[in-house]
Amino acid sequence: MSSKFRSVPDQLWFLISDSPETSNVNTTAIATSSPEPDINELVEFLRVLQIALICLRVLSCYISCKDSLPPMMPGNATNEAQDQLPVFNSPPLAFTSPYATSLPNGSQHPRPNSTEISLNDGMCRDKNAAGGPGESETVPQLCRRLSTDAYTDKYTRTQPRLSSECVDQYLVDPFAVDSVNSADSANLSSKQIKNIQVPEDSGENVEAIPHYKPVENLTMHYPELTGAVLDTDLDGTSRTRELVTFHKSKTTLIPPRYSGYSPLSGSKPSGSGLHLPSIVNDVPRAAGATANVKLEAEAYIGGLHRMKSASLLSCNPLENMKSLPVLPYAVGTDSVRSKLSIAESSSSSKPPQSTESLNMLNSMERQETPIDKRKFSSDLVDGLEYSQSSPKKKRKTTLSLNGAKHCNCKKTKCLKLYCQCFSAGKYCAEFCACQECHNKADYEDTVIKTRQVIESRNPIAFASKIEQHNNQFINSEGGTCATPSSGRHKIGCNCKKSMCLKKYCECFQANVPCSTGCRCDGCKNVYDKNEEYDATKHGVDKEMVSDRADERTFYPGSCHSHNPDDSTNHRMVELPFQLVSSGYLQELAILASNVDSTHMLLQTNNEELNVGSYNWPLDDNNPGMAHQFPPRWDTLVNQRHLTPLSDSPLMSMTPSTSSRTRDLTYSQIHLTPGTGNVSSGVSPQWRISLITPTTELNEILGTESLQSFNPDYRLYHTLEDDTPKMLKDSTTSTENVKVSSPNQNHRVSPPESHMHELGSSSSGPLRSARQISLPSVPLFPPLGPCIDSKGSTDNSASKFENGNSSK
DNA sequence: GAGTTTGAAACT
DNA sequence: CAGTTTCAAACTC
Repeated sequence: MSSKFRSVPDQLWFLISDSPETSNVNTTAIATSSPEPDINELVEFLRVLQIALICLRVLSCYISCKDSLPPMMPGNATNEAQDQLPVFNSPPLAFTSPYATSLPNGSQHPRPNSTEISLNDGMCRDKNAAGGPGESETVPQLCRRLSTDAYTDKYTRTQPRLSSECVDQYLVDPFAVDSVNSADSANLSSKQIKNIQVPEDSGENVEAIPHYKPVENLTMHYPELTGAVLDTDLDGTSRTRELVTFHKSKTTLIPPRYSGYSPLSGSKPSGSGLHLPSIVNDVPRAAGATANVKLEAEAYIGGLHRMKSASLLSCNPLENMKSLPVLPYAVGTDSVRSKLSIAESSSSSKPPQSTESLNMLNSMERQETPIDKRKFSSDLVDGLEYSQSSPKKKRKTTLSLNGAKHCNCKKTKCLKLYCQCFSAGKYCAEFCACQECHNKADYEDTVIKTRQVIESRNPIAFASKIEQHNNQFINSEGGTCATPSSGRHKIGCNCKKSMCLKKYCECFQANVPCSTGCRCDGCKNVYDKNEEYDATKHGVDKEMVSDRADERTFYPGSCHSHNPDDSTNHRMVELPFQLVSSGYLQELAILASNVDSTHMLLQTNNEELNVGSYNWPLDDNNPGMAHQFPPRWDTLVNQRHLTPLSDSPLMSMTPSTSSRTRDLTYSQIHLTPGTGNVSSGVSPQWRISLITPTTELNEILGTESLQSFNPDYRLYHTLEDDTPKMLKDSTTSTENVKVSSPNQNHRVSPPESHMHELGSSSSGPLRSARQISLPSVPLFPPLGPCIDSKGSTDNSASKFENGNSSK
C-alpha cells in the first residue's frame, strides 16, 4: 500500500500514515477498493499533495505563530496562559486527559511543547478576536483553526512542537459523553485518562462577559478549566497529574450538604456559585468577596502557573467562539482554593484517586467570577514564586497555598470536627493524608448523618467561626488589606499558653483579634487603637510573622501585596458609601462621568444606571498618596456634593491617623446631598468597591447587566446582606473591651473596626444597603490600614508584603 | 521526619 | 456546665 506512494515525501507519508484516522481514511480505503489502481493512486497522490501543501502551510503558520509567542517563562506566564486556559461554557463535555507519556523522558522540549488538550473551546479564540500583545495566533488558536480543516489531524502531526498527544486527543470525539467509557478513550488506554464533565448549566452566562483582556482571560477562564489536560512536557506527567488533580479536587471539595446537591447525584448546580461555609468564605460577602477573591487568586497562582507551564497548546476542534466564554458569576472560592491547594500539594499528593472523585465532577460547580480570574492573573507570578520558592511551604501544614485545608486525620475517619476538611464542610481531597477517611463521596450518607449529628449538638458547628467585617483596602503597594479587627471569632478562643500568638489560637489563625468571647489567658492577640496590628509587637517571632504573612492570604482579613511591577495587578478597594437615596445614584453617576476610562454601572434594584466611566490614578510609587484621597475624588465629591460625614477624617487626614483610621476614613465616606449630614432611615448604604463581581453580582445585575459593560471596568453593587450583622456588631463594638478576659488591660476597643459600621448605622437601619463595587482597577492611591498616617507603610502590612514580595 | 505542644472537639 | 480525654494541627528539634 505504501508502495503506491513512493513519491510522497517520507515526512508527508509519515504524516499521513501515522495518523490512525488518516490511515483509515486514506490508506485503508485505497487498499480495499479500487480495481483501477492507477486512477486511485493518482487520486490519492493528489490528495497527498494537497495534504502536503496544507501541511506546509500549517507548518509555516505555526512557525510564524511560534515566533510571535513570548517565551514560556513564569514571569510572563499570565498573558500566555490565558490562551491556554480552556473555558467550559458549553454543555457537558467529555474530556480525555491522558497523562503525558508521549514524549520520551529526558527529552528537552521547551515549555511550549507542553500540550494542554481541552475539548473546550475557551482556549482557542478566534484570531481576529485577539487583540493586544501576544495575540498573534497562538498554537492553540492555530490548532483550533486547523480543527476546521478536514486534514487537521494530519497537519497537527506535522508540527514537531505539537504533541502527538494533542493530535490523539484531537482525534477523540470531543462529544463523547464519557471518554472513560468511550472507544476513543479506549484507544488511549496506554494513557491515563481523566474524564471530566461539565454541568450542563456550566455554560450559563457564557456570553455574559463579552471580552476580556488577555491576562484577564487567563485568570478568568482558567478556573473553569475542567477539561483534561495533556502534558507532554518532560516533567509533564506530574504536571498533568496536578492539573487533573486540580479538577478532581474541585469536585471533591464540594460539600454535598452545602452545595445543595449530591456530589454524586450529578444534579445541576445552582449556578449561584455559593459554597459551603468555611472560615475563609463564610464571612459576609461584602468583606469576604473581596478578600476571598484575592485569596483565591493568590492561591490559585500556583495552579495557574503550573497549568500554564504544562500547557501551551490547547486544541479544541469544537471551538468556534471568538470570545472567551466564561462562567462569570460563580464565586467559586472553594473550588479555587481547592485548585490551588492541589497545585501546591501535588508534589506530594497521593496517587490519583479513584473514579469516584471523578464522578463527582459531574456535579461540580464550574463557575468563577471574572473578578476572580482577573485576580488570578494579577497574582499569577507572585503565586508562582511563592509556591515554588518558599521553603517554608515544605512544612507540614493543614493549609495549602490556597487556603484549602487538608487533613491528616488518623482515627476519626475525618468525620469529626477535628478534621479540618470535614469541619469546613468539604470532602477530603486526594492530597489529604488522612487514614481510613470516610469524608468522601463514597460515604456520603455517613458524612451527612455525621454532620447532622454534630449539628444537632451545635447548629453552627459547620459555620464559619469568623465573623468577618468589611474592611478592605489597598495597601501602599496595591495589595489588599484588611485590618485584623475587621473580623472576630464568633465563639472565641480558649488559649492558655500560646498567648493567642500562635496558630493554635483560632483567632490568631483567622487573623482576627481576640474578642469578648474569648476566654484566653495572657492574650496578646489584641488591638491597640494607637498601633497597627503588628504581630511582632506581641512577641511573634519573625518567622512566624513571615509565615503568617504567607498565610494571611488564607483569611479574609488578609493583607498581602501584589507585585507592583505586575501591570496586571488589580487592586481591590472597598469604599462604603452612604447615599441619601437611590436618587443619588445619579450623583454618583455624574461623579463617575467626570472621570473617564472606567465604565460604571449602577443599579438600583432592577434599575440600571449607566454612569459612565471614571478613572482614578493609582500611583504605587508614591506612598505619600496613600493617605490622600485622590484629588479628583475630592473635587468630585465637592462638585457633586458628595460630602463625607462630618466626623470623617477623610479630608483631614492627620499624621497620627493610623492606617486603620484611614480605614475608618474611607469607610465613612458618605455621599450626601451636599449637607454633609447623613439622612437616617431611608438611606441605603452603598459601598463602592474595587472588587470583582461575584455571585452577588450575578444575582443582582444578572447576566445582561454584566454584558452591558466592560467587564474590566465594572461597577456594581450588591445587596449588603450583612447589614443587620454589621448593625448588630456596631452595637456591640463598645463591648470590645474584654471584661472577663485577663487580657482586658491589653485589650483596647478598636472603635475603628466598627466605626464604619457605626457610621453606617448612624443613618439608622440600613434596609436597602447596597454595595457598589468598582472594577479592579487602580482607582485610588494606596490606602488602607497598611499605611500609617505618616505615609510610611504599615509595619505589619509591610512585613506581610515584604514577606510576599520577597518570595 | 519524629516528637512535643497546644487547644478544640468530644466525651463524661 | 465543668472536667477530662481525645484528637489533630501547630510547632520544635
